[in-house]
Amino acid sequence: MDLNRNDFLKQLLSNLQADVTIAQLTKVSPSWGHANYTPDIHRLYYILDGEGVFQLDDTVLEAKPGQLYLLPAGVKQTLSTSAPRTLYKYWCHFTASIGDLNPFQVMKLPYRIEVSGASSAAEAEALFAELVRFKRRNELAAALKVKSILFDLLRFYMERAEVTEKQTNASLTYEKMKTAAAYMKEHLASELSVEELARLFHLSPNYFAQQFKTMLGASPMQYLKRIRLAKAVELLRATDLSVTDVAAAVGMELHYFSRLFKSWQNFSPKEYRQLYRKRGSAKKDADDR
DNA sequence: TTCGCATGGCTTAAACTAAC
DNA sequence: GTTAGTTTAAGCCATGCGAA
Repeated sequence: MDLNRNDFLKQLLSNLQADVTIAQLTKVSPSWGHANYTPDIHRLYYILDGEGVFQLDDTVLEAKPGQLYLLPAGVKQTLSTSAPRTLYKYWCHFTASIGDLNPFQVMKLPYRIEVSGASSAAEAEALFAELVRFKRRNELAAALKVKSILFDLLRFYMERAEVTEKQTNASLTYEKMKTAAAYMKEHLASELSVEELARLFHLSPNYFAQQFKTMLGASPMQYLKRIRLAKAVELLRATDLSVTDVAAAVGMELHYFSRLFKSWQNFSPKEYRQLYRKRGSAKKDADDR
């Protein structure tokens, strides 16, 4: 019944909202630094040259070229550069949230990764260079590009870091939410209510619904509807069950299912199946030829 | 004519949000 | 966490359409 940890983190990440507030390439002055500073914004630093010392909570790190730092908001930081070899770095400030949550309070990521290998270094540098370039531009589309580069940088970081769940109060609550999500998947055909789910996890219905939405980006009933429709699509594609039986298999009344399906896909369940099969046989004909 | 399916209107119970 | 007001989802019924 337990949802795979990796799957759950992926689900959380799909609800990640993030945006860059500033991005630059800078050689800092010898006096640069912050002492016992707790920022309310996340930062990425990619060190190209120079040296420095970064302290995050109780962790002291020597900053050197080829290192990529993720400095999360809400963590006490003391940063300094080592004159005369002051830091030359790409950097950006960004916001990130999953509902009301700070994603770096849920995921445990190292504060630093070593960008080893020429191709990785080139990729990191190219991403930052693009980020700086597009951040300066005024076109509407540039804002989307900036966002996409930030996601790319986070992807780059995560691919090279070991990501685990952090055991915080927030994660204890989402342990419950993830179990609830798994329970819903297993009981699609049953009548499920928020009240019943909340009772299973010893929470009040409203509090449960709030927390569920924070963790998964959708209310319990929206989430249930989503997984029911996904299952229905699977059954329409893979089986010859009647639309009535498909509706029953995902715990819905036929007329409601039919209406909901059409508002979601713009096709009725029957039309959807016909189109899917038509497309499938057309592809097969093309392959045979 | 029957069956399977789709859709619209109305009602009500359940869920959500904001304020505390 | 709780409460109160608001919004939305879901159920019910009637009806229409196309295929067999």
